[in-house]
Amino acid sequence: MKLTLEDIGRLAGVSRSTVSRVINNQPNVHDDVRANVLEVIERTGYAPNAAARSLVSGRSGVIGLVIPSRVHAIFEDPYFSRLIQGISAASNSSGNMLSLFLFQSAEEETDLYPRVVKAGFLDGLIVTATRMGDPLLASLTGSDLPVVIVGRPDTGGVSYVDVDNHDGGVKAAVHLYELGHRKIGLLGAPVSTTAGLDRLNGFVQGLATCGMALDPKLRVDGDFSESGGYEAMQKLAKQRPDAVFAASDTMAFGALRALQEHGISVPQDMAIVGFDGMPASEKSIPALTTIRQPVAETGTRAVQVLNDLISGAASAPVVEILPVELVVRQSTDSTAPALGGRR
Amino acid sequence: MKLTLEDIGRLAGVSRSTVSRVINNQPNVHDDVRANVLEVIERTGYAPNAAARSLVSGRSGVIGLVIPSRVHAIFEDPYFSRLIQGISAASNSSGNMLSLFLFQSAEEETDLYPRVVKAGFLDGLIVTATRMGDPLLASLTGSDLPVVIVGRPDTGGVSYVDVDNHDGGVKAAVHLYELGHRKIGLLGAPVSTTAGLDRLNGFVQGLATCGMALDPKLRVDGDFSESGGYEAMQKLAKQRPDAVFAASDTMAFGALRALQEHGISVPQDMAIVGFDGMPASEKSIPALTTIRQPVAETGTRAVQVLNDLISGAASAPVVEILPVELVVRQSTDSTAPALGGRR
DNA sequence: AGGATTCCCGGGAGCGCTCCCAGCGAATAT
DNA sequence: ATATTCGCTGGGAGCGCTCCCGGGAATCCT
Repeated sequence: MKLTLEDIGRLAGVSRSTVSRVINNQPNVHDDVRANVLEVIERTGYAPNAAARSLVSGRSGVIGLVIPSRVHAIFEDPYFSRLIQGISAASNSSGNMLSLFLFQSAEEETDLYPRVVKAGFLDGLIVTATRMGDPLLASLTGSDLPVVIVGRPDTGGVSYVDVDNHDGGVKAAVHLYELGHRKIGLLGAPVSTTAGLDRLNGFVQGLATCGMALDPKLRVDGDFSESGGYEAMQKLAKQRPDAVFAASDTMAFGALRALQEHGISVPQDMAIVGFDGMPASEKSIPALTTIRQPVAETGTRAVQVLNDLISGAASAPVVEILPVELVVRQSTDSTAPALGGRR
Repeated sequence: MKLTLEDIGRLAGVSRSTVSRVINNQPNVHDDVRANVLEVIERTGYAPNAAARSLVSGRSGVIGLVIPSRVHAIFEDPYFSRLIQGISAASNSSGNMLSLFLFQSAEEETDLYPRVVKAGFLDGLIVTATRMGDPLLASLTGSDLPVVIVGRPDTGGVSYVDVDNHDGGVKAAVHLYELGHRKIGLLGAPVSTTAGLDRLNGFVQGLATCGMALDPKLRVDGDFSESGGYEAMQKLAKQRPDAVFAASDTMAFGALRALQEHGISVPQDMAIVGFDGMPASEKSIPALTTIRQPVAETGTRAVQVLNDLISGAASAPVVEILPVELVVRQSTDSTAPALGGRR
């Protein structure tokens, strides 16, 4: 019961070629004939064979999404959920299929290139969460496969889509300064990630434009996790800053937990700004002021850029930086009723 | 710079066919020749073209994972993260590629069948989180594509892998009974899901074996979410049960929050058993007694069953039920120091 | 009116692979 | 000694599709 172009042609009284033209929406087919062929296709439920099509066209209609090994602990991070949803939605609507590559080990990772890429299985690749000096990235950029990185990579020459982490840092610093805070601390993200680095640099620059500098004693770095934020704030709290920029919402939640245990009220005793704009940030107590990044849109844009690269509409390194937005909530609103701190 | 079998053959001084035999590990190739061919392949970095291979063999080496539209709100549920990881790991190690289908709308869903399945793009399909009476499921079982459902579907004749939700309900009931509780309530999962139904039925049966019945007034259903658990417990708390089985950890967390607000201590005033065994369940305060289900293993088994179905090693409806396990922690340990309740 | 153009349509070629069969030399059986 | 088998190898056929080219009919031009 496997239908081919030839079968459809026979049923419609035309040739293989004409059916092909109809399917691919090509011109030079008489309207009556086109309608008839379409009717037969509809009636028989015919769908062209993907392998045959891909063999001759050189296109598979599949894009890959790579999430490297080390991310597994973080995989429950809502960030990835939203990112995957954005990417999935965009590839669905652009007629692509999405192949997911989660790697448990470095071997699986080095396996990717020959088994998948060289086999011509993919039209393009989106890579997330690259480390600094990621070897996968190097092997990928050497090939002629279109690749888009989500997040700024530490090497040039490759296309990427990122949010404006630097500007987010600036915005956080300026916001805290404008609220009157002068002893402003940083609960940093790992500087082994470009996101962590950019947020740090932006924050420092933001302070600088306000005529301030970041006191090294007021900076403790975490690892993006809730417990990392908790532990970092344990140390930071001793210095008693009157405001802190936590470079991720999740770390901010950990920080809030630590502050609660210390009996330090937010925002009365200390103002907190997070980064991410996670849904949970508006439900925390107090609701978290944060730098919202458009995660799903980042995924969407990555797919669009990749499609441009594949179709040849764009070439070589395309860079796209999406804006972030300051969302002010209770955690930096000192006029708010005292909801924070001990409950 | 695209290499073909013929190229490799020329370089190795043999024919296309011999190279093919070497690549596919077939017999009847002289050892010297085999070694030589292998050397050429290694040196040139040749990888056989996936499309051509799939065209003639009828196999794509790709399995699909479908997550229907309605799940999006729940997608951040750690359950799906762990499931996806299990499925991904198993398909990686079985030499398959994984294609992810997240649907935002019903249209995308109905689109799946023609565009992907009939195109022969997939060797098999894993479907999660089916609803009762899911139309997708019906259209899929009608085809000859191997399909495995994760979670018990409401129709027969289809292969599935599930955890023993029923036994989990029994274990929860018996555990609470054995601790001496006699006014035992249920914070149920939606009975529009087979998981919710099975947990309910198991719970009722577990009580029955202890000579008890579930008082309808002591049963309130939630929707798997934290806030659903919170609201359900608001109602349930008025009846003052001395023990409650929450049919998911997430709901149990919501319930704990509600109880905390009411000043009801866990486990002193009320014992709580959850269901899932999420990582967060050991970090909650108090640590949650729960029915642990092997989520990643469920995914792994689904892939294995699917591969058996694809290879023909198994046929038609294969059913696999994985055991669950009671994990006792503070939330049902009345001898524990009073950590629960108001902090 | 006759030739050039345009619009449709059909069939050959070939994408890179696997499968099948024929051939060939060497080893074994009769 | 010839007949039979077996291990190994090469090449033809064909998977279902797209692309290209050529032919026939309808339309256009001067």
